[in-house]
Amino acid sequence: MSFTPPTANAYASTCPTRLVLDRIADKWAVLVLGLLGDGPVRFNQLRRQIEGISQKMLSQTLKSLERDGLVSRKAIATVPVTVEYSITPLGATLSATVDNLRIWAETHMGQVLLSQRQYDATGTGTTAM
Amino acid sequence: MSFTPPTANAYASTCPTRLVLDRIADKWAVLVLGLLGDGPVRFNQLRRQIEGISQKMLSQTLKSLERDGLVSRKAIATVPVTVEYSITPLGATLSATVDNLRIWAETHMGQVLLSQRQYDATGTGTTAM
DNA sequence: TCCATTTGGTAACTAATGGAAACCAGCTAT
DNA sequence: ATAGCTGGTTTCCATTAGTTACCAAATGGA
Repeated sequence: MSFTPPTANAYASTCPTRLVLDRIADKWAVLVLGLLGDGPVRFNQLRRQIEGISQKMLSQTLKSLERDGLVSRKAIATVPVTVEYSITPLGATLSATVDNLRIWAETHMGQVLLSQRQYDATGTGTTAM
Repeated sequence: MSFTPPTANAYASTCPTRLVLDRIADKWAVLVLGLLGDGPVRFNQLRRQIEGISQKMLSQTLKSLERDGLVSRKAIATVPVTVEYSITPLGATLSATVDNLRIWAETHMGQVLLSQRQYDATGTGTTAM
């Protein structure tokens, strides 16, 4: 089942890996997957939790993730139509990695901001000197 | 030194983490960091290895990564000016995570493509059925 | 000598994307 | 009746990504 193509190489422009990487290396996808890792979530629930995301981007991100087989969509015929998004087994294999990315950002945010301030002031970072 | 801000939360739109995440969750940044992890590399060396990247995007990505303190730039006054890029200690802490992202894409590319084909044909993925 | 090629970029221009807001349908509560 | 919830789509504009051409300085070959 899980065939590992011998030629998969993200550095080759013709390799489809490039397209996949472009999808998953995405701010909104990382945030969405981070929330879905805890269990099924509804559309507007995601919208409220991911501050600043527009309906368009959320809808677009979820649709892409569904197409890629990372997220599954389930419409429930309740009073107002409820749509529930959950992570698929394939998506779960990616979950830990994107969580690490988000956690890295949260953890090292301060250091990055500091470096940016130094760069903007002197044109030199911490290590280059 | 390495203060971990108690309020760092990528889901808050006002948190700078969002900006940091947007930078590191980037196709080109992932590929650049992947190569720099093996040791210092020159500009055109990167350009040749990362097929399909333009000078502009490479230059822009490297500049951002340098500003963020993840990459250091060293210009050597050789015959034609050689510029060597290497990963910083801070960048090294991110390296493993972005490598995992790239490796995930390479490993699961086949499954993602399969899912895309199914979605495009039936509107349904592997798991939703 | 003169043109091609190397180095590492920048500037101009166009194609694609991101984000704000409006709009949609169906139903409910006031 | 009108404002609100559900989950979206559409439209528009600003920003960004990407392509191409060009730059300076030097070297190697014809």
